Amino acid sequence: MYEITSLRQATTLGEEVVRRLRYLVITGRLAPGTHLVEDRLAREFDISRGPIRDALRKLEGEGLLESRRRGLFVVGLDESDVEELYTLRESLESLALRRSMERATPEDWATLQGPIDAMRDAADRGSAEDFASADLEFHSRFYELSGHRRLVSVWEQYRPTFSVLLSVTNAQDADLHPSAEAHVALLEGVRSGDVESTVRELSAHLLGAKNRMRAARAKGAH
Amino acid sequence: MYEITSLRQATTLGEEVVRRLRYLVITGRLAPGTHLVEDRLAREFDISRGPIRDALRKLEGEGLLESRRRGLFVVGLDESDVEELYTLRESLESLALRRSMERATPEDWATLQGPIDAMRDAADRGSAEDFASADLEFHSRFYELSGHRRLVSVWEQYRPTFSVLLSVTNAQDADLHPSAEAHVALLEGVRSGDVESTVRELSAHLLGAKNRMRAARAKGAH
DNA sequence: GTTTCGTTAACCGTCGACGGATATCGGTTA
DNA sequence: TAACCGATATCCGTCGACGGTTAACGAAAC
Repeated sequence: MYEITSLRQATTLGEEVVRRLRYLVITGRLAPGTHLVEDRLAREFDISRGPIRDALRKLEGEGLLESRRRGLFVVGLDESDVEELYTLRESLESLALRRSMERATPEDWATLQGPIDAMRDAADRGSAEDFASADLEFHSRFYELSGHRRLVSVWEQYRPTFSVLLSVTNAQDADLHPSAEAHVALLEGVRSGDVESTVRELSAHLLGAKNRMRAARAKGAH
Repeated sequence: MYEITSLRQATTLGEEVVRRLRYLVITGRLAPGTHLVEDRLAREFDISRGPIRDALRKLEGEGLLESRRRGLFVVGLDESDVEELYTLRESLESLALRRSMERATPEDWATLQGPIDAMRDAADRGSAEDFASADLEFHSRFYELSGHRRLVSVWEQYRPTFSVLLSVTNAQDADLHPSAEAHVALLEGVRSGDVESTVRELSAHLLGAKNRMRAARAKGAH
């Protein structure tokens, strides 16, 4: 049904199970509608049900699993889910950007250069996964700098989904450099201090990302 | 330290513990910074650690507890938290309102009349708790009608906090009728079909709610 | 063929216990 | 007095098991 290898060392077994299942669900290797049974998963991962329970609860919170009558079921990610993820994110990140532009100092913004360099480097090497990582790291700074704990919390809830999603779809892009440069433009906007204009730029940025993802997914094996 | 009575019948023990602790944390009976130890809680509630663990994880997700080095600690709700809760909500609910105005039918909007009647009734009786309940039920419809699963999910994550918070602060308001009528105005806006104007009205509505809450909390015992 | 009902199996909520990791505290040393 | 360090207690991650509840299945009745 799906491959179970070995559980790499993780802070906790549950966390590792979360990572595994998350990947399987988002990539569709675990078909939507699949019934996940605690007992069976425990046997397959060869651990007890405790950590499995923790993992399933977490994934439910991430919207990847759905609790129905008995047990949890896999919720696949189709086009409407991509739509949901990006509209929600646009809403959250706009608020984060507004707040961070009110609070952050030039030194704070300087920390965004690291992820940009990492993106360029990943683009040079053609590493889709590293690019996705740096990309999300860049955007995460907005949340951190917003000084809004709950905003950070909600973002972190969905960030792993974007991470897997981006890693997969980026792999189809021939050249990731344009995307890296788009972030440079975003950083310039932030530094200009023009909030409204930069928020619009962010919206456009995310709209573009959404469309690229839709295109990639329409073409890819789904 | 805090009173433990008996665990009323609930769908699950963990859920009941969640309700209890949530109330204690939000009302401040459980002081910010308090270290919650699984073993001790299990003994106090006279149940095993399993359901306690579930409860603590859930409350952490709601932002009421914070995971530090060892175990979970109570995060109090101060003025900045009220600020956070309402700014986040404004962001989410604006999106929900926009989407629901694009999708919902007149019959859908008709279902908002029930909560309004309930608010008026609760205002007549002076029941702060029932008013809060109907109030949130009214707003929840926006999320449901938005057809956006993740938006609903995030809202449901914070709704219980608003529920307790409103119940407590509403109890200080002499007359709840004005608040009920504000919702009527909101419903009229929705029916008018003018999205931008109604979104602005919602923002003003929530801003007013936030300020009333701040005033009530500044005056109340905190 | 369809519905009703009873039996069986599946599945989750809950429990109690173990062991390792970590903070705490007392004692020793510089 | 202050810093280091080791013994101790605390606390959480994990385990395996039990029992009640609910879904699934098949048999009996219409």
